[in-house]
Parts: sequence; structure tokens; C-alpha cells
Amino acid sequence: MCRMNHRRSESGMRNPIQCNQCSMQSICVPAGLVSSEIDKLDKSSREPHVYSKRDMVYSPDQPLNSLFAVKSGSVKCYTIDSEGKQQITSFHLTGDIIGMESISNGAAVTYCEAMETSMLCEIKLNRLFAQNFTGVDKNLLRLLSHRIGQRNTHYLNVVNTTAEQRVASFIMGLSDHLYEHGFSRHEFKLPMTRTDIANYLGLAVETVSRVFSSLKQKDIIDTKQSILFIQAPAELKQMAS
Amino acid sequence: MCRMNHRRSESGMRNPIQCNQCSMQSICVPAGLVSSEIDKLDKSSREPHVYSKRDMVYSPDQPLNSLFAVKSGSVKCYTIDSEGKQQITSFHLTGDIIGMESISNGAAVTYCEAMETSMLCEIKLNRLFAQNFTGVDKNLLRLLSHRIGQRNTHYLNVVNTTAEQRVASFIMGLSDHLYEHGFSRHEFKLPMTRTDIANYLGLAVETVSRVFSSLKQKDIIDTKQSILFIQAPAELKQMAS
DNA sequence: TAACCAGCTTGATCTAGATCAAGTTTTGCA
DNA sequence: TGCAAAACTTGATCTAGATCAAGCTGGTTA
Repeated sequence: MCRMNHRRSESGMRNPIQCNQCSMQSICVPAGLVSSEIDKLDKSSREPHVYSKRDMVYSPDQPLNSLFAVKSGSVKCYTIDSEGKQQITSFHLTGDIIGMESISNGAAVTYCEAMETSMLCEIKLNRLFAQNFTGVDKNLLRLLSHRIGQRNTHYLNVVNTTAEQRVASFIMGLSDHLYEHGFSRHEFKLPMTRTDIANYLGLAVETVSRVFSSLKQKDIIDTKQSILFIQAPAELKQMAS
Repeated sequence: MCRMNHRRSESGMRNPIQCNQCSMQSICVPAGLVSSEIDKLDKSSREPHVYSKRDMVYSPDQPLNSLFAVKSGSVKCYTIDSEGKQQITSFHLTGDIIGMESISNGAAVTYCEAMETSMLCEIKLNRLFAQNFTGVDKNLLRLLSHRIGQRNTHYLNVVNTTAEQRVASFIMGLSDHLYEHGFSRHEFKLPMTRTDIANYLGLAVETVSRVFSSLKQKDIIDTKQSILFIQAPAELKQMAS
């Protein structure tokens, strides 16, 4: 059966857990803090906020001096151009830290919207800076550096690649991320629509749909509603390269 | 006449200047340091190294715990995929800080190659961390955050845009950057080949060449050897949007 | 239990830009 | 200063994926 439920996130949903029991401790900003320091984080940093599908976490130009940790669920970040056209810049699932690009000017630069019921922890930056926590800055720096690398990787996946490569690489990326956070590698829910995937990858919806159909016909993947099954991971990885 | 020569870079070429007289002081990592702290930076951090055209600044997997400040000249960063195909991820001109994506794992992730004779200052990270300079970390954080935003902007310029938009936006980007660093906004040398521009923008060389020709015919730009003249900045900006 | 609607799929056609081909210009070097 | 290689341009043709069109599916509300 489907093993996609994450034990700690589930328990968190019913009874919010503290940072020192959080499954994201190793990757979240307070990593490197000792237990006593974690207790000093204020309430708003410790307790996750619940967002319903289509709720906005933040919008462009809104003053923002926080990061957000996605404890469960998923969000999409996007811009809207002068003609009103949406362009998705990133998707974020459980375990992601978001809002890093707004540190430089203290204001959000994209919209960030929940794609399903999600829990996010707000991490207030001034609080972290003020307390001069040992190890925080360096950890934060590594986090931002890693994000730059991720942005480059996504760019490489979209420039000079075929539609099939983009979709294969997108699925592999999700699979890897979910596996790293304790979920099943080969069976998971796609929280975003085909339209969103297409937009994110710079393709038309119809093209994404055709690639999915083609991958299904080759028995590389299968879908049932929004659940995706990876049946031939090796072949998919090969396509993604 | 062409005003593309940068006063301080030129003087630096003949007689390397110290950080406290450097034109990049306001944006470089040591910004926020007082004069006495700057003096503590070791020699290798203060004196620029000269690279000739095609010299490699760093290569993938090479241990790297430094950033580099481009004091003059220009470099390109690229990856090489399994089939040996090069993909340029970024160009960097005078005033740029490079190597931020390697902080997260202490090793370079791309090739970085000088496109012309260039001067780069190495900024050793452990030195900065060890001395616990006030303000450095926060400044560095802002720098990385800004770079994430730049990567997003470049992505937005390449996904779902026409060849003409990409090229116009690319030229405007160069123009803005150069202007911010004291060069002419409407007349400058293109340090990269058409092939490199095409690769960076996800286009074929022929397409880039055709767009340049078309822009020239419309009297929006002109070129003479590798010098580019922007004749109708407003129209170019309009195209880029 | 229908019927609505967003999301998805499949087919037919069209087009921006890739690829192929053949010059021309510029650059670097002996 | 002259010649070879690299860079650039222009034209002809081809194609991956966009666009247009129409039908399908499943989840939600009354």
C-alpha cells in the first residue's frame, strides 16, 4: 500500500510539535542550536500555522523578514508579469525552507500560495540575528548557497532540453526530495496540476499530458488520480540525464 | 568616444589597490568592516590575481572555500554534461562576486573561465568566519539572497519567452550592470561570443545572429567589432519586458 | 443522481526556432 | 602582412512543441 504518509508530519497536524522534536531539525535554520537556545525562540517561531488550499503565504512587496519552513503540505511560488501572466518559479514540499530571496531587500519578491492544506513555521530573522546564536549564520549561509545551486540545476533542466527530459527530470527531482524526507520514492501524490507543471517547465499543458501518456505507455510510470507510481526508476533517471 | 574604461579598474591593473581604496568596497564581502579590520585580511585576499583569456579560475569538485571578486574583465561559469556538452550558467563582469554556490559543500560545482584578461580577488571564507567580523555575515547573507533573486530573474527570462525577448533582456541586463559599476550604459564591449550568448540563452547561434541583425536593421542597436551601441534604449527595454 | 466545472487527454494544424549549408568577416599569430 | 582558424551571417529546410479544437473524467454541490 501507499507509504506516502510521513509519521512526524501527521502527528504534528494533530498536536503541533516543538522545534526540538521536529523532523526538520537537521535542515531547518535553528539546526546547530542547543536545546536551551531553541527554547528561546518565540512562540510564533515554534508553532506552525495552517494554510488551506489557495491561501497566500506572502505576496510581492510585502515586508518580509522571515523564512518559512514547510512542515507538511506544499506551496508554489510565482510571479505575475505586466500582462497578468503567471510564471511559477518553484514548488516546495515538506522539508523546504522558503523566502530566502527576500532577505536581500526585506520584502517578498514572489507570490507564495498553498497548493493543499499545509503547515508552515515562520522563522523570524531579526530574532535569530539579535540573539547571536552560535552556528546559525553559517548554517543559514549554507542553506542559501545550496538554494543557488538548486536554482542553477532547475535552469539546466529547462534550457536546451526536450519536453521528455524536463518532465522526467521533474519527476525524479520530486522523488529524490520526498525520499530524503522519509516518504516513498516510487509512489507519491502530485500536489500540483498538469497546468502548473507545464508552466514551471516552460511547456504547454498538452505537451506535459502527452509526455505523461507516453511514459505510461512505456510502463515507466503509472498514475491513479493524483498518485504517481514510478515503475521503471532506472529508465526514468536515464531519460532525465 | 567610447567611455567604457573604468577609471579604478584601469589604475588597478597597473598598480593593485588595497581593499580600502577598492571601487568594489560597497558591494564586496568586506563591506561593513572598518579600516583597521580590512588591514587584517591576509595578502591573498587583498591582492588581485591576473587571469589570461581561457585561464580557469576553478573547476568542478575542486575544494573551494573562497569567493572571488571580479575586479576587472569577465568570466563565464559553465557545466559539462555526460555527453560533453557545455552549458553556460552565468557570465560575470567587473563588480561581481562569484563562487557562492560552492559554500554549501566546500567544492566548486561549475567551471569558471576567464573570457578576457581579468583580475580577481580571492576572499577566503574561513578567514572571514574566524575573525568574527561584525556585519560580515549579514552582508554575505544579503549577497547570497540577492544572487538567488538573480538566478530566478534569469530563469524567468529564458522560460516562456521568444528569442527576441531573451536577447533584448540579456543586452539590457548587461547595460544595467555596467552602468551600476561606472561604465557607459549605451556603449560597451561584449566580452562573450555569439555562441556563448546563444548557449546561455538556450538558443542556436544562428538565431542570436538573426536577432542581432534584426535589431540593427530597426536601428535599436549597432555593433562595430565587439563593441555594442544601444541606439534606442526605450525600445530595447520594451522588447525585454 | 444529476449536472456542473476544473482538470486532463487526444487529435489536427501551425510556427518559432533548430538544423543544415555555404559564404563572409574578424582575429590571432608566424 | 599574409594566412589559417574562429567567429559571424544569411538562406533553405525541417521539426518539436505550441496552438486550436473537441471530447473525457472525476470530484463537488444541491
